[in-house]
Parts: sequence; structure tokens; C-alpha cells
Amino acid sequence: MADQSKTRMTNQRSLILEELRSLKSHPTADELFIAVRRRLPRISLGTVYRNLQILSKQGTIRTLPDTKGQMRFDGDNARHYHVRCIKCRRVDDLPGRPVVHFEREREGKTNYRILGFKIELLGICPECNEREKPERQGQVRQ
Amino acid sequence: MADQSKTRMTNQRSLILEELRSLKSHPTADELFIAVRRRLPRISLGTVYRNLQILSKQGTIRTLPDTKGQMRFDGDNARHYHVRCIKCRRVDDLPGRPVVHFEREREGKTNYRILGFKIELLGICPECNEREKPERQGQVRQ
DNA sequence: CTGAATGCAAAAGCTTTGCACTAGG
DNA sequence: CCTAGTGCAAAGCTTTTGCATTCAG
Repeated sequence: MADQSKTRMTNQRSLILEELRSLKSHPTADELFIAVRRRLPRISLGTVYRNLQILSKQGTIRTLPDTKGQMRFDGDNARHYHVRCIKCRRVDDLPGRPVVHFEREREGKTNYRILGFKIELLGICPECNEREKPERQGQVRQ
Repeated sequence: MADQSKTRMTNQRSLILEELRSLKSHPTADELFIAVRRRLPRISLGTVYRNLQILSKQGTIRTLPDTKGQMRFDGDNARHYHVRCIKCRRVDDLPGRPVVHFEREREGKTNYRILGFKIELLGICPECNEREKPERQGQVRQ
């Protein structure tokens, strides 16, 4: 990992990284673009995409798929878990680490070569929860 | 759930559903379109998308985000878990159910209203594994 | 200096949508 | 019948890419 070979730390790249790390919502490329543009008005969306791709290939940042197809980005490449809002789709970090006991024998039943797992909580963020108090409280599945 | 009001079971819809249920790879809309077109050559991609949306709104099928933004669909709406191939991105069902012990107190540390969780294994499917035997065996994170 | 990175704009996916026509119930 | 659903094509989003120019190392 960390393939820094022939990579240049441009002003754009460092601002993108800085902004991504400061945002806690795991922004989409466009949200990040808007944020960075406040400080560097001439930056282009293409540059944001190119940098996000490079940084993620390097292992400096992480990507996570949005529920609706769009990509989201995470400036923290340390192992941690997420809570996802099923209403506004924002993603937050889960403080601490959930203890997961996997039934290891399960893996044997798959003919995949298992490399790891992914887990995240689903819920409604404080803002959305406030916005719609009287709602049915169904369990989310999957 | 199951909002069948004013919904018609057209030939297209039932073929889409049938094909989706028979495919084990959790296909994208386009893969499904190609499959259904073999039986109904005049069907359009738009119809596939519209039906997938309706069926998923009804709760008849499920959607899952692809690692690269695209959507995938699952004809089985019973609770079950998935293994995802990090190479070809196909998704398979995990036989049985993994036992997950969540550290419940964790949820208290989030200000989200927690409704559930999502877990899936990551790995390399038999086909891809065969295709590239001599590779580094890194642990996948997140 | 040199080529990696940028801005711009055009193009390429994937998905949605408007419209006139078809067909399910 | 009546209107949900269809095929087709156009439009909408998100993301990628070609190209001349800029700038980091």
C-alpha cells in the first residue's frame, strides 16, 4: 500500500485531503468539491475525482458505496465502523469498535476465499429523527 | 410492506422477477435486462428499471449497492447474508446465518436511532481465485 | 526541465422520465 | 373501459477522459 511513487502533493490534493478529513459526514465527491471550492474557487470537479481516485488507490483514504449508487469518501484509513442514516444517507463513524463474533465454520460453506468482512449499523440520524417524530418504528433488515 | 395497490402483474414484470430469482449472482439491472431479453426480445431497459423499482418498493425484492456505484438486485427478500467478490464484484448468498454478537452498549454512544445492522463477507469467488493463483493474500479491511 | 496534475469541456456509464400506445383487471 | 405499464428516445446524474497548459520536485 501507499504507492507514493511519482506522486506530487499539489495544493489541490492537500486541500481535498484536509477538507475530507475535517468533514465527518463521509461526503460525496460533489459535496467535497463544494467545500474545497470555498478555499480554491478555480478547482474543477474533475480534479476532485482524479485526486479521490489516486488517494484511494494509495490507501490514504477509503471509499464507501452510497445506498443510491453514488460514492462516498472517508478520510480516515484506520479500521473503524460506520452508522448510516437511511433517510438522508449520511454516514458517521461509530465510536469504539463493535465486538463481532463470527461463526467461523460458516466460511467453510462458501467456496469463496474469505478475506474479511464489513459491518455497519443502520439507523436514523439525530437531524432526520427530529424532522419526523411520529413515524412507524420498523426494524431494518439485511 | 407489500403495497400491491393498483399494481398489475404484467408479463414483463413476472419474467423479470422469475429471472431475478433464478440468477444467483445478484445481477445489475443491465445483466437482468440481457437475461430477460432472451425470452422477451422487445423488452426495454427502462421497463426493467421501472419494475425493479416497483418490486423493491413493494418489498418483493431487495437492492444492494455495488462497490462501484451500480445497483444490484436480490430476488430473495428473506433475511440472509452475502459474500462479495472484490474482483468481479459478484455477490452470492451466504448459506446459513452468521452469528453476530454486537456489543449493544456501543449503540448508546451514537446519537442515531439504531434500527439494525448490515454485515457481509468479502472475498474472492472461485472463478476469480482460479484466474489469478499467484497473488498476495492481503487482509481486506473495513 | 520533465512529466504529473490541472481546468475545461466533452463523453461515457447508469438510471430516470416524458409521451403516445398497449394491455391487465 | 380505465389507467398502470410498455417501448422508445431523450434527459439527468455521477464519474471518467482528452487535451493544452501549469507547476511540483
